[in-house]
Amino acid sequence: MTTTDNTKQSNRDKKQQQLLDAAEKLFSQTGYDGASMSMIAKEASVPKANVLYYFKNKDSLYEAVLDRIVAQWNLGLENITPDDDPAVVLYNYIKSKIKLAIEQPMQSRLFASEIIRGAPYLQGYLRNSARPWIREKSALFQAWIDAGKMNAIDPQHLLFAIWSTTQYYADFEAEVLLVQNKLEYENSDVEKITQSIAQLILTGVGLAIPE
Amino acid sequence: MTTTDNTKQSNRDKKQQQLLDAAEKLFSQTGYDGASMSMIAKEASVPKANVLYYFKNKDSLYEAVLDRIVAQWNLGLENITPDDDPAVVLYNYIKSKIKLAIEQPMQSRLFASEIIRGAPYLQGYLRNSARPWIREKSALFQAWIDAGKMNAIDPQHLLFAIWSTTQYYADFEAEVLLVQNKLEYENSDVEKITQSIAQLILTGVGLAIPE
DNA sequence: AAAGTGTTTGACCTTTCGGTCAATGGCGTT
DNA sequence: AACGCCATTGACCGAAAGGTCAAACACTTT
Repeated sequence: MTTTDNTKQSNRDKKQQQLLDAAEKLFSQTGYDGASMSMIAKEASVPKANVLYYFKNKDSLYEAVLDRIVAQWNLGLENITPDDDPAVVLYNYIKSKIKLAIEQPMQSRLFASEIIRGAPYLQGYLRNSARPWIREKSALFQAWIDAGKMNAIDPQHLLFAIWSTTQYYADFEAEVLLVQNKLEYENSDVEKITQSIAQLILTGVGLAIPE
Repeated sequence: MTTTDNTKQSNRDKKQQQLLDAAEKLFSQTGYDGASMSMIAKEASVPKANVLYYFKNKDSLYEAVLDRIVAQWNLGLENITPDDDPAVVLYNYIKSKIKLAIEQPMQSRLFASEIIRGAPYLQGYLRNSARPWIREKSALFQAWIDAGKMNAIDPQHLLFAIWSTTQYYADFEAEVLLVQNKLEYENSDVEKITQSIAQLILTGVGLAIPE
């Protein structure tokens, strides 16, 4: 088409992204029911009716926020084969998860709220994306175990353990910071957390922390 | 006092507990904002005005629910000394936490929702109860480490790891069950989860799973 | 029987919710 | 200048929210 069409399209996209930003922030702070359309509009500095022009109702806005998170949230561990070194792979995975949890806690918290509520909007994602992914990576872990590269453990529970320990620092940030009497995480915290978790998980399956 | 007074008091208490049961269920399902007073009243099979006779407003009802959870939720690890065997202590602790997560998931989920929202009602508890408890237990762990009874690790992160891995099966029950294509946990799951987590944590700090 | 005390409840209040709609505005095309 | 098309927005709607209140009720105590 013409250039004007493209500009219009990108303007529309840009505005939609801004609305999604505001919605993501508020949904993650107070949950689906706690965040009102007028609060979201206020956060985005537009009238409420304008939000409803871009998203036909609250449900579809919430769904769009979740869809964006899930799309960005590449589950990781791509292009890994049984020939790779499990210690290196798991260490890097844990490291990236911790980094994500501390730098993008809102996504993790919104995801958690949604699952706690019984995942009404994420059933499709869990069934069609997460489940096959988990099955695939479980097979990878099992191959490592069968090859004697790491100790036997249920691969699914190993994945759950990695997710839970890393996401904890996003979802329970308020608790962790309050207990440690801090206002926010420091760079040194990221390092310390990574080391502690990597030690537990890796040593836990008989691997040494790489390098 | 007289017997009638005690009966009245216990009637009042009993009714209050029933209302707290209903409130706990709904708050844990849909969060503070998602659960309405009329839904809670309906769940308890009483008119809404009756709920507000026992709890002066929604806030105080929510607070009472949290207070009851926190009171029941003994943090565990009581009466442990540096002379005890860390492997036995940690194993039993993990085992009891898993049991609790699977048998009483609502409490864990409500607690999690509250922390995700920034713990507006639990700041006092975290500051005055959880923090001293964590400091005390951290010292205990450190004593074990100093005595060469277990590998060096940051005791606080060890505690966070135990909490996160165990509570995950309550808070993310919907995800775990959906991924495993189950409707509910079975007895064998409790055993398997306990073994997997105990293996990671205990081996992770250089301990063997007891007996 | 009357008075007193705590409990129950329907009716009602204000505010806010999600959502609709018609009027207005901006802007390129003819 | 007139048209068409999407974007913007204030006014408005019914429903549901949290909360109040006074009348009725149950049950002792006198």
